[in-house]
Amino acid sequence: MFLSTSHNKIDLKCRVSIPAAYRFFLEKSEEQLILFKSLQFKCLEGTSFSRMQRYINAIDELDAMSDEAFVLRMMMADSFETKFDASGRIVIPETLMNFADLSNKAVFMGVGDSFYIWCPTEYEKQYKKSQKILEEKGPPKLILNKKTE
Amino acid sequence: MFLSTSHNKIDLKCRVSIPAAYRFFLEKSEEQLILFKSLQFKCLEGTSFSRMQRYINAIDELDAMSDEAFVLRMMMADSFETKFDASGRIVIPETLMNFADLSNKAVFMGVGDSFYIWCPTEYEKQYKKSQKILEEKGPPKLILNKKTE
DNA sequence: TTGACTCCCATAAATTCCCATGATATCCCT
DNA sequence: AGGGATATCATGGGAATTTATGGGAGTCAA
Repeated sequence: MFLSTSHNKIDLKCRVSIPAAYRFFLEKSEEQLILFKSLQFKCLEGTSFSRMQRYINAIDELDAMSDEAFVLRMMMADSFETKFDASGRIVIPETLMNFADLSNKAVFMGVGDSFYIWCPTEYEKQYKKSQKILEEKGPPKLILNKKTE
Repeated sequence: MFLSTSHNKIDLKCRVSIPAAYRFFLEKSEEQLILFKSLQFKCLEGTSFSRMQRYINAIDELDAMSDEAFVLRMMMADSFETKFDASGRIVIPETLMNFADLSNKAVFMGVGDSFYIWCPTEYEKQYKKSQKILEEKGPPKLILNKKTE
């Protein structure tokens, strides 16, 4: 799965190294990498082809005329299938660069089944927000009521 | 299970020996070790891969926009999958070193399903705190055989 | 021919692997 | 039960490999 956070550089050709650990995860599961605009945040989301397919299937289960279906289809349209070069880099398409306000630095944030790509300032903002929530509300109940194995 | 406490050294490359007993437990259950920032204390938490996977699955069951999901995703992002070297050491990532204020000594504290890694001064502080609570409130009541479920 | 994209090679820094050692614990034999 | 031999653990350091990154040559299309 995708875990950990790392800060990588984006060069003039819009190339970034995908963290090696993410690459291994994709290679091991023989998956293509899909990049798309996050529906919740001002960042990009990367995930495996098969997980993306699940999103697509989910659309079919919605009312075809609904707003949700409309939004999801738009999301699909802005999705890109990407390939690594020999040294494990991908090229971020221009529309996605603009959407996430990326320029020369990218923060990769692994969240399990997918990962996010942030511009550093936006990432900082989100990180601080999570710290604040943690301070005010305490750890999620889920964590405290751990089920033992 | 992770039990007992031990004090180990962190070298200049941020390597620490994982107590042999902890290692055996992980090897026996063929588990990868995951390290992450504790949500409750200024320390690191180590746990098995499959346990971490349960948190990830739990996220999908929450409202994706909720504060809980948000905090849990940040926890993922602050988690690292680690490997032992030939002599049973792991490398503590820099962000985690900083978070727990670690430098050249680590206190390992087994707490069952997971273990904590403290910097010695913080550990002392928490230990004394627990002693004080024990003195004031007496031993906590434990119910070993819960009837529910 | 110009721009965009891909493939290829180069390199510094970070990370991993490998071997060595002292200290402690464990075994085993008498 | 003593005491030496043997294994295991925690630790140190250097060599070898990977990672992340930069830049250039080749390719294709308009």
